[in-house]
Parts: sequence; structure tokens; C-alpha cells
Amino acid sequence: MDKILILRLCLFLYMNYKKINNKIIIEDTSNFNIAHILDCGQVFRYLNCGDCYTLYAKNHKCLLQNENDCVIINSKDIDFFIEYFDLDRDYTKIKANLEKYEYLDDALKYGSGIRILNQDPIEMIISFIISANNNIPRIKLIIEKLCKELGEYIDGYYAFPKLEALAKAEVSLYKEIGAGYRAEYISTTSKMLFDSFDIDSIKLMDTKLARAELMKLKGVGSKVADCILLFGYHKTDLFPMDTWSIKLYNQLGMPKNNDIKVMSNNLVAHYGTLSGYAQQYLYYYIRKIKNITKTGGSSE
DNA sequence: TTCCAGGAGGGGG
DNA sequence: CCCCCTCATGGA
Repeated sequence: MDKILILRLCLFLYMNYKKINNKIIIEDTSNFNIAHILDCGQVFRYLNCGDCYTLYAKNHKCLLQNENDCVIINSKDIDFFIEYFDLDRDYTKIKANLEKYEYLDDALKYGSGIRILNQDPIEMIISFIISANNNIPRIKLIIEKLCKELGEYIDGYYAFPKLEALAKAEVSLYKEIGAGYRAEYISTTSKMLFDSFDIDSIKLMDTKLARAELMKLKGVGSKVADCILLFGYHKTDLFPMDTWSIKLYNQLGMPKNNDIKVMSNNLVAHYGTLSGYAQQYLYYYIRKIKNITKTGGSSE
């Protein structure tokens, strides 16, 4: 057999998904759970319609459903979603490396099918500016209104707005959709991004420099910057410190401290380049546990 | 009524 | 640099 054929065969055997027409089929779902992925706070534009989910990303849409122990992703843009869901990354290896950390094993079991998505940086910047001091249902609502007001209507839904539309919109519009005091941040940052900011250069920077660069944007502090870097640029040597992470910190047996910056640094020193993954499993876990203890077992 | 939510900006020291 | 206050909004 010729070498290229062997190479292709090997690739096929190790591939954890199949492309058929406009579908992606994932047979081994140990590292892909639709609810885990969508419900761990990294993405805001999706709808649960019974046994299936509709997901909107930038100007793409897909339908996700479980079928015969498989996950089926249905879309016109399957190549976009292969990259979006990061399907070529080995999560078995990531989880095996995280398993040795204390306290993390329960979180890994609980959110076993979590994956960190490769989302659009601009969508992440605007979405996580909105997320500041806000709760997830309301964040979703504001983003949905934002898309409806400024996004292009394609194929039965509203795409995430383009930079130009965001930059040219009035501040009053952002207030009307419920952004509150973040309206000014969205407006100013959109203009900065549209006029001068080099979004692509962030990708080439190391995490520390990239964070500093993103924090030049209005409404982007250390936590929002870390979320942008994690979900928009797949930088994982960081640990976003939100109110949940702060509460969690003391339970992880980390050296006692009250300074958020020190806490974050300690966690990154602890988990290394897997910090971003660790944070996602833990975030999903602690929120669900609290939800269960509060509601007596039911979840959303 | 007060507290909380994937916090950040700004002033004062 | 750090500390402290304020910033809309709506659900619990």
C-alpha cells in the first residue's frame, strides 16, 4: 500500500468523528456531552427544544441531538463546527492528566463530556463584557436582543452582529436591550475594535501579554480577559476568577489568600497549562451542586 | 428589603 | 500599588 493511503487509514481509525453529508457523527460520546458543553457557561446562544439543541455561533447554526448513543451535529457548515467543537483534540488525555488532582475527580465525572469551544473572539469580547456582574439567564437574553437588533437575518435566525454594526450603533440601543451600565463599554469597545485594535495579533502573544492587551478595552478586566482568551483563543494557562472560583478556592486546599490575583496565580501554578480546563470542570460542577442542594435535585 | 449574578472603572490614599 | 465605592438590572 502506498504511504498516503496508510496515513489516511490511520487518521480514519483515530478520528473520533465521521462526516456524512451535512452531518457530523460522534460515536464515542465519552468526551462529548451536548448538555455539558452548552451548560458550562462558555456559550450563550443556544436553545433547548426537548431532545435536541439549536446552537448559534457567529453567522453559523447547527442542530445537536442524541441518537442511538451517538451525537449528531447537523449543519450546512460542518467544517466550521469541527473546528468550533475542537473535535481533533484528545480529551481522554486531558482528563487523565487532570484526574490526579485532588477534588477534581468528582468534577471530571460530573462534567465528563465538557469541551472548550473555539469561539469567535469578537463574540467573546462583547458577550463577556455583558457577563460582568450579571447572571447567565439575563446575559443570554441581552445577547439575544443584541443579535436581533444588529445581527444579519440569515436562514431563519439572527447572526451575531458584525463589528461595523456594533461600532455604529447608538449607546441608547445598548441600554434599551438591558445592558445597563455596560452599554457604554460595549459601544466604546466596539469602536476600538472596529477602528484600530488588532484582534488577530492576540493569538500570537503569550497569555500574560495578551491579557494586558485585552484589558485596554473598556469593560474588560482580568476575569473577562481570561474568558476571552480561554473561549476565543484557546489559551489554557489561565484560571478565570469569578465569584464561584473565589468561593471554590478555599475548598481546593490552596494556600490561604484573599487577593484574587494571587489566588489566580496560585491556581495556574497548580494546574499549569491545564488550568483553563480544570476551571471549566470545576465551574460546571460547583454550580450544579449548589443548584441541586438549593432545589432538591432538579436541574435546568 | 437585601443579596446575588462568570466584575470593572475610577478616585483617593 | 491597593482599598473602597459605585455602576443597571431582575430574580430569589
